[in-house]
Amino acid sequence: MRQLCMPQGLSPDELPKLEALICSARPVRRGEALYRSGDAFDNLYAVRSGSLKTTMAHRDGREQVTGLRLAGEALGLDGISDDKHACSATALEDSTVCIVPYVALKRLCREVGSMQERLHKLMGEQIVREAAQMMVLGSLSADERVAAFLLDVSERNAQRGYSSAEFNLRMTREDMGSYLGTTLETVSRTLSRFQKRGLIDTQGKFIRIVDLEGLRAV
Amino acid sequence: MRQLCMPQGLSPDELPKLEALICSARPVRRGEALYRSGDAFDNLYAVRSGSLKTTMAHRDGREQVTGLRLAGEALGLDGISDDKHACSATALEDSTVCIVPYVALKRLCREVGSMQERLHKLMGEQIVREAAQMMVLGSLSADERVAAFLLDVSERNAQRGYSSAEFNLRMTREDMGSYLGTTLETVSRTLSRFQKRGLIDTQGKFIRIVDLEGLRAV
DNA sequence: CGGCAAGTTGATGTTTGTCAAGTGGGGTGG
DNA sequence: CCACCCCACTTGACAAACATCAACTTGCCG
Repeated sequence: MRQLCMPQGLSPDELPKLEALICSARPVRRGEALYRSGDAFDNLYAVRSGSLKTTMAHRDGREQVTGLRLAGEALGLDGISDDKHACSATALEDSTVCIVPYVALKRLCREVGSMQERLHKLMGEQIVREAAQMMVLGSLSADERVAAFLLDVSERNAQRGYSSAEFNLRMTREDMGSYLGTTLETVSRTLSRFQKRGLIDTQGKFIRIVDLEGLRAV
Repeated sequence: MRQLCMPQGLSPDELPKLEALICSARPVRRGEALYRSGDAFDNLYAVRSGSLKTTMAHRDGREQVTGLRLAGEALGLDGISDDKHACSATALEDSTVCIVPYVALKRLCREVGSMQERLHKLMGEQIVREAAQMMVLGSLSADERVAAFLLDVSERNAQRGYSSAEFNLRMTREDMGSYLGTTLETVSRTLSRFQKRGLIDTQGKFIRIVDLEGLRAV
């Protein structure tokens, strides 16, 4: 039940309607693109297992990671505005996603108020999350950015019933740097320093938060 | 007609329905807050005249400008996810906004497909715009950020039928710096340098773009 | 188990932030 | 309507944070 796509906040009688909508699941292998910038937009997705990153490219070719999606989170909203995707979505590990056809979802939202509510909140959440990330990029120091990122992932893990204290971050240091508007070296150094200060415990992609309050205070 | 709130892309027979929805307009004076972070979310807004900035505050008090809204643009979507606003909206000059009650709009969206489509696109556009701004903040140099900002405002002016070549930017240098993740001094220096290079012509808040291609090439 | 991508760490350079001083313009009150 | 005052803006000198370049190590994937 926890694993269900686009979950949370639907009353029991509406679940079947949503389930009928989800035609299929799709596996996406590590490094593979679920969709690319410019692709036609037909579906929203929910991460069923694994994790993906979203990236956006500047015209000169520079790419930036604009988001990280963990299991249970929604994906693909960047396609709604223009009928084609503005971002690319790439699997960070072998993953599976549920496919939610957008036209059908729209129809359902017109029939069922709580579905409409749910979709609106989903979009609203992404708007707020991105605004918060703009804050991170615009106002925080490198240390603060890394700390904020770890706390964000930790909290999202907790929300989905996983451990908030330790997790595998499948992004590379370069991905993290890109997402945080800094370089892979700075991320690496910062994590090392956090470890020396006893805030975290890192072993490559595995991260354990040792001193939560300390991290918050960075 | 151009001035109508939440315009563009509605068929003639739907306009009256939307107009019935817009209960009222509201003046907001320069420096006054239309809403503040934490305020209950009841309405969306459309800027009828003037301009506003949206800001978000970190817990330690640091504030960052997260958006600029010009006449014709929508405002308030940051409240949908949590039933209270995540950002504050402050008028940059004496302005007026149209008030669109959200509950009523939701109902209308369930009745009229094109209204639903319009609202979705509005939210989708903001998602994409914010992602693009994350790119700006994360990947571009100070010069590139300022250039990108000027081009963005120019383009938005053009879209709404105003001059893309010259405009009054009612933000202060500090607001611009905050929005661009830099300082007011850097913004000021950059604008001066652009002027010396013959890219723009600035006189305080008035800006004229002299060499569009040059700006794009920064 | 071998090879290569990812990660770590150090030395150095550049961009941008910070502090400071001075100028200018617009709004308010006389 | 004018003048004053304050806030915004400009510009310079200096400092710090972070990027860049480089060499080396680790560990993961095939």
